[in-house]
Amino acid sequence: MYKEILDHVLRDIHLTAQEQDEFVSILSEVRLSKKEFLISQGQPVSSEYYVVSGCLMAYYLDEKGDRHILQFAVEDWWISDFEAFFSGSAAQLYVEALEDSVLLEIKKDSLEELYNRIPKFERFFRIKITGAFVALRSRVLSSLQKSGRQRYLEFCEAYPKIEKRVPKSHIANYLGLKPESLSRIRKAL
Amino acid sequence: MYKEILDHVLRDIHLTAQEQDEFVSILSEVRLSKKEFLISQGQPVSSEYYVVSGCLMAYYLDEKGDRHILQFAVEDWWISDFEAFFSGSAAQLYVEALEDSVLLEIKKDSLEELYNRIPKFERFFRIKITGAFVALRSRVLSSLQKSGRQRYLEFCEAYPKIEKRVPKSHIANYLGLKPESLSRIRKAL
DNA sequence: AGGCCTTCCTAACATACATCAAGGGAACTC
DNA sequence: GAGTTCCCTTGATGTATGTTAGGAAGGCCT
Repeated sequence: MYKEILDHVLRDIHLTAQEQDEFVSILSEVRLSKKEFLISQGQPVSSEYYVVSGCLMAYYLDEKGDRHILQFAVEDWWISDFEAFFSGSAAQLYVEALEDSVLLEIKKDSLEELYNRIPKFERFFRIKITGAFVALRSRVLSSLQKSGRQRYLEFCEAYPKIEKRVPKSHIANYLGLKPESLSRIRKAL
Repeated sequence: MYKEILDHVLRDIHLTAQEQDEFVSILSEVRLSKKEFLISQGQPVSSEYYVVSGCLMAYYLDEKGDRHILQFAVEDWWISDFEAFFSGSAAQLYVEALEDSVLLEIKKDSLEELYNRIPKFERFFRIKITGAFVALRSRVLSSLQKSGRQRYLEFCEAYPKIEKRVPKSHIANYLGLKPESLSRIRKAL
């Protein structure tokens, strides 16, 4: 159960066996069926989640009811409404399971305590945040300056697993395209 | 000289007079003339900068030599190549003065020491990072899902000062438009 | 003052993507 | 097993933005 997340953490920081136990002790398992919601707009967000298995998406619903997908998450990814999680505000996003999924939950309070007891984890999560920041920055660049075709090709290269698992219509949405346009782009290769 | 930045910090955290002195003591002044570079691609980035007066932009030059503006900064903003600053890698961006500018520099080492001596500053900079993260997230949404016209109107609303000070061609670039298109959009109001 | 360069605008034409409408096949449901 | 839904595709047409070309006003430098 905990092997995946420990490997994941150990890729960035070193932990003794005891520290590993302490980390694992603050995790709790969450199971979701396809179409279930992990987070809904307006709710408080007190946890972030590591994906052990399955697939989820985070999206925003605008005033017109249109959906805008911000993130997919598969095995070995983190997901939450990070803005709400960090700032303590209510969720602006929905996080919904695209497949039956198993997650590991870390509550904000436990995380703060963990930071105090094992400061290495501050470093770990700072690395994660920096990575997210960089990914967002490059997504801004590509969304502003590149064609749908280029964005799709980059997406396939960056997230080949996701491209195969998630409906094309969701990928089109993530890329800022209509499903018809993505279909035509794919047809023209 | 230090009044602006102290007001800026005190908006988010409370500091005693002594803590204020300690903070100010790690700052150093940097003056730039129009068209001078604060940061160039490939350089190490060991500082972040608070803008006391003037105006700057951060941009990326791609393989073709095309410029992609990521950020403007005027009075009371922070600027750097944050990715390089956080991760310790070489700069990927250029930061260039659009006007004669006065900045306050914080070196990374001094900042780490400051965190140790006055932990409140961790909170302050975490608030700043969260804000930057959120701003990037909403920029991804608007760049993927909104028309050039809408993006321009939102820009004018969010940054009225910048819209007046910076050449339209730079604003077009920031918005992912050609100058001709922005001109058309402005004409049609 | 003269010349140059920057900034902003205009116009004609080209293109990428959106929109609207429709249909077919695969997967799920009862 | 039939009906229903989801997902992908296709075609006709519309629109926003890119491309190319040029021109005019204002600021800056010598």
